[in-house]
Amino acid sequence: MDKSTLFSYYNRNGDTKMRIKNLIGDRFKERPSDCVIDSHALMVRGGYMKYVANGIYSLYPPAKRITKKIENIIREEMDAIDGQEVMFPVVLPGSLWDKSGRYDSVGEELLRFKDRTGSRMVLGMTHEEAAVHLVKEYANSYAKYPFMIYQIQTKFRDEARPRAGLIRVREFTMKDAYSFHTSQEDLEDYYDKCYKAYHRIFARCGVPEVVAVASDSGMMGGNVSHEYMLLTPVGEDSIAICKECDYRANMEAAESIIENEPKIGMAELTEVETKGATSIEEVSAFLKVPTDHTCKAVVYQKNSDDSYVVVFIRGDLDINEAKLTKLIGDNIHPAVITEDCGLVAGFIGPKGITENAKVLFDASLKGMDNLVVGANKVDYHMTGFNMERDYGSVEYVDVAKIIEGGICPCCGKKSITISRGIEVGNIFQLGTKYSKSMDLTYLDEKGESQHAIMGCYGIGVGRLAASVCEVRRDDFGPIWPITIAPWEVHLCLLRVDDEEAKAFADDLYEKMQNSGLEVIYDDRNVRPGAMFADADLLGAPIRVIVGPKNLKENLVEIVTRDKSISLKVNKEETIAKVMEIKAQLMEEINKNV
RNA sequence: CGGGGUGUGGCUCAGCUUGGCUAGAGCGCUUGAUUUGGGAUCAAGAGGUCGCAGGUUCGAAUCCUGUCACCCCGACCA
Repeated sequence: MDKSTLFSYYNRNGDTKMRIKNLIGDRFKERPSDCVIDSHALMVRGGYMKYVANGIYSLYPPAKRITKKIENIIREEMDAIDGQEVMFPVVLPGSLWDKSGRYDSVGEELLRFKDRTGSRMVLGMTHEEAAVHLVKEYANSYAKYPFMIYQIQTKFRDEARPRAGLIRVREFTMKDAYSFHTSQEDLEDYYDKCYKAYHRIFARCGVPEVVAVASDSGMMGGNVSHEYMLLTPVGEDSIAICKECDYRANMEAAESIIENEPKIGMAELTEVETKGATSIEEVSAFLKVPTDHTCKAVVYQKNSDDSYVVVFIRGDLDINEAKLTKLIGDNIHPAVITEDCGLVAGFIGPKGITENAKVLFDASLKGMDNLVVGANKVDYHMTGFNMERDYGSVEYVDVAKIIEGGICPCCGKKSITISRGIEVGNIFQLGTKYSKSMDLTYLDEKGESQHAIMGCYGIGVGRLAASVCEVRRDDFGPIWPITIAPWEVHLCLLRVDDEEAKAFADDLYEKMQNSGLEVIYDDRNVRPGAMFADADLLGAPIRVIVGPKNLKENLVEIVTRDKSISLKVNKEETIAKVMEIKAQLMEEINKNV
């Protein structure tokens, strides 16, 4: 079997018979008012999904067919790296989550409830606990390692704010995989295999541009993780990408390298009145000093005890709160500055600051001279501030947000660009976090007990489908890659009242199906405009148009949804030509795999 | 959880400020006719406790109070 046959074999959606007049779901012209991003609007207008409750949707057949195809691509690639498909429960006992400590440590995202006997239950939002539980007895000997298990199943996360249709929901289908190893090296080997398999998956789904970026490894530290990002302006994550080298990182994790301007000369520390000027913009405008020669204070409070944390940073930069949180080791929120806390809002500076607050200095202030800083006194700032001379030596920390045009931590060039992206997958080296907390051990060659080393790997199926729609569409509808399109061919019969045309189209429909093509057939008595509008919304990559006008000259029209191919062929050659175009579309996708 | 906004047929909305006939339009849906190569036209229909609950009033979609739901920005996000 050649590769294109393989695709079609694995991706067949069973019965391919479908007339559009029987297709469940309405398509309509007007954009629903609560759809903010275009892909969401198109998927609602195209009859792909229906809102049920906040962050919860039902899928109509076209969307179900797409996700089924994506799932099958994922299955093939997971199986190809020796994964074994399993199934965990959606509802899990709270006691299982006690073992990992996450019943208490995870926030309200984890939906907890009680069953009729009063037992604590949770809806699975991720399945590390279930995975360890499943293999705990089996994986008792080094000889059984390594192995990987995965499932494709519903997850529920009680997100604070679902948005953007299927991009961010509470209930969703996810592929989650868990690998088990006896050494860090073996985990890393496997992680690399998975890293590559993910790229193949996204390429096969028609979005080879998905990039892997280094991500924040969280409070555990040291562990490697990557997020797979589809770059689009509507994405929720910001990503720092180097134009010169391979460096790519989530903004949350990106190190900010600062190369301070050459010294502009020492100046005397002077107190100046800056009446009413509290923001950096106001102060720098008032004193006619560029913002990067000022020092601003950003104040937070720890969530645990509301104690104050003051971060000093160069005036033109912003704080990366993810890095700050990690550094402090506690969650924080923007401070509410009260009268009696000793902080003078708008005029906070390093010199003479209250001892009630923990003070941090970002590396952007290192070696700076002649700075404008707050005087800790209402309506006053200081100029000519020198960090070393006027405050003393301090340990600088990295809590600044990396900026557009900033310095790449990898190659050192000023080549950082900031893009937005949707996280469609992630891979994570877990280490022994769960094997230790849940006591998953095996006996090694020497008969000694060891904790298994784990990795986990996720892909959001519905989010991927919606993301593909977001980047593969025009004003009229999605342009589905042929590997995941709900149907490969959209057959339009213009003028169902023309007997000759109808007979030909009916026959063509039958024969295309017998040739293994997935066809949706529109033989409704509607005007061509309505027919084409629906075809655009359903987004089948190949469209075959049968009508009396062309048929009089023995011609049938074939166009691709993306308009790259548009031709008329002799009616007897229709199927051969469609097969040829399909092979061509497959090849375009395969060449990126 | 904080700030802003919206709830009127399946969808998009008007009406609300300044209370007053039987609550409207377009799309969609049903029936019929005429049509048919990029969301047709005409005619006749079906479909609404104006989010919900109280209140003010002779009278409430409209004013007041409460409540619920949803949307946007932010916070949160193993």
